[in-house]
Amino acid sequence: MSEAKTAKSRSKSVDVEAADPAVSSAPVERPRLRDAERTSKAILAAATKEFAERGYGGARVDAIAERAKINKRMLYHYFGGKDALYVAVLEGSYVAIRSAEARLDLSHRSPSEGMRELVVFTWKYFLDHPEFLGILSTENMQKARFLKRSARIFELHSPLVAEISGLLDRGVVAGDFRSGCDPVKIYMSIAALGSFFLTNRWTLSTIFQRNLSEKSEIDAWGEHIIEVIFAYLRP
Amino acid sequence: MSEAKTAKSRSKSVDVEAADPAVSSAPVERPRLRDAERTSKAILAAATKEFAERGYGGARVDAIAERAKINKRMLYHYFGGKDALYVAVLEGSYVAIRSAEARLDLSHRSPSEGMRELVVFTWKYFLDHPEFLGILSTENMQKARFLKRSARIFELHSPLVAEISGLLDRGVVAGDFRSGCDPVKIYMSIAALGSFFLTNRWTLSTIFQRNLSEKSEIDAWGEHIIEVIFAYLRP
DNA sequence: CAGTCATGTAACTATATAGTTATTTACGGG
DNA sequence: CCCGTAAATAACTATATAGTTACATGACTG
Repeated sequence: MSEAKTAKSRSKSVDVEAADPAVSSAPVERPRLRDAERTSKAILAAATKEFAERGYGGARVDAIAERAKINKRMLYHYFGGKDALYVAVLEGSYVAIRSAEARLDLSHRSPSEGMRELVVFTWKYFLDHPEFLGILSTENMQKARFLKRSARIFELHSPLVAEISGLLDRGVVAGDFRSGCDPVKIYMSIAALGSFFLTNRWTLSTIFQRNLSEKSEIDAWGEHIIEVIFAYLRP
Repeated sequence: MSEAKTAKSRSKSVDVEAADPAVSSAPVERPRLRDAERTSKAILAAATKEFAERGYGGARVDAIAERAKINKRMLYHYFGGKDALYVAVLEGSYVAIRSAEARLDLSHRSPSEGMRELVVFTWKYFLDHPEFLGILSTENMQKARFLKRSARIFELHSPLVAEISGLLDRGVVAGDFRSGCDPVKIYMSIAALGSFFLTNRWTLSTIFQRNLSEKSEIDAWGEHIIEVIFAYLRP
């Protein structure tokens, strides 16, 4: 009923407007009303934030639609539903960090420089992409039940392990690193030190009464990670 | 509600049980039907699990009531609401770990032994109390907004820092540790390595195709933490 | 230049969810 | 032994929330 009214009044106003542009404007790059890519990207970005901040269960579909400034129906149109959207966010997050990492090219540096580069990159990436850590956090809270669905996740990570492995081998030959280190353990240690500080800094700041979000504290912790990793690798 | 059936069978079984202790035992700890302490403890335990597993936003009050096998009304009676219950869970979690820690008495050991003891304790505590890490995770996702409300949290932690500080000083004097280490950084490193492995093992297992929940992997990581910390402390 | 379909909107539905109200029941002091 | 009260229950309410339906429209293609 109310729709009939709306429809009518709308088609009327359109008739009126139809005359307008013909008179007033040229075909300039007006922001396109209908843009599938823009819309779906906006949804994904908004969903990433919402899921990272509130977790899977705490995230609200309506809140995502509002953040993206799109109609909720579009979210279902492009992604199917909350679950599928979450999976898209999850995969997108891993693809993003692994792509950035792949641009590092550690093999053209000395082992020590390469390792430092990897640590610094990881630390900076975590720092600049808080939503990545948030997504990991909520995904792990659910024991990775959604990540397991994703087939192409493993192949995304083998290059990383190979890269670190090469770095370690070269470091042993050069006498910079001790032998027998597990590349996965090394990566996990780097990630652990970086991730824990950033994700837990809110409770840590409270319990130790020390503002860990200050730049000086953040910089100091970045240095600390390097020291710890190099101490561990020292022959 | 579907609980009607349960309730009926419950009051029956309690009637039966009520006779039992009278015959068998002194007027001690028979399972009282109306037991404020038991009920509120059951609620707190159930809430801890629910919040740890699903996060603050994902936790459901009805689910907590069901887990605790109590009527939802009791939850409001004892705790006031979801928020207040969550705060109780949060405080309880910190009190529990700090109390256990306080029983360590590190000062009667050699610095190296004391440090090893602290690392092993922390690792084991995290391992045995997964809900603690879950609570921290969801609390940090909310930037510690509830923890900040808790006044008595800081004083709970200063003894820990003092204890580590003493350990480090003695270690420097004994020539076991290098000087200039920050006790808070040391503790955070221990916690980081332990916490990250356990909370993130689900996604890590998936991306590295390696079952990190296996005992051998868990034990190996425990050893790894010790190695990393001692490498860092080495003069 | 008309028809078609991807893009978009508003309003709706069924269920879930936090919190309440009205009421009953067991415990223990007098 | 009985009565006031704390402990417990069931049934309810208002709102939030995931997901849908019905319809509109702009842009592109044949």
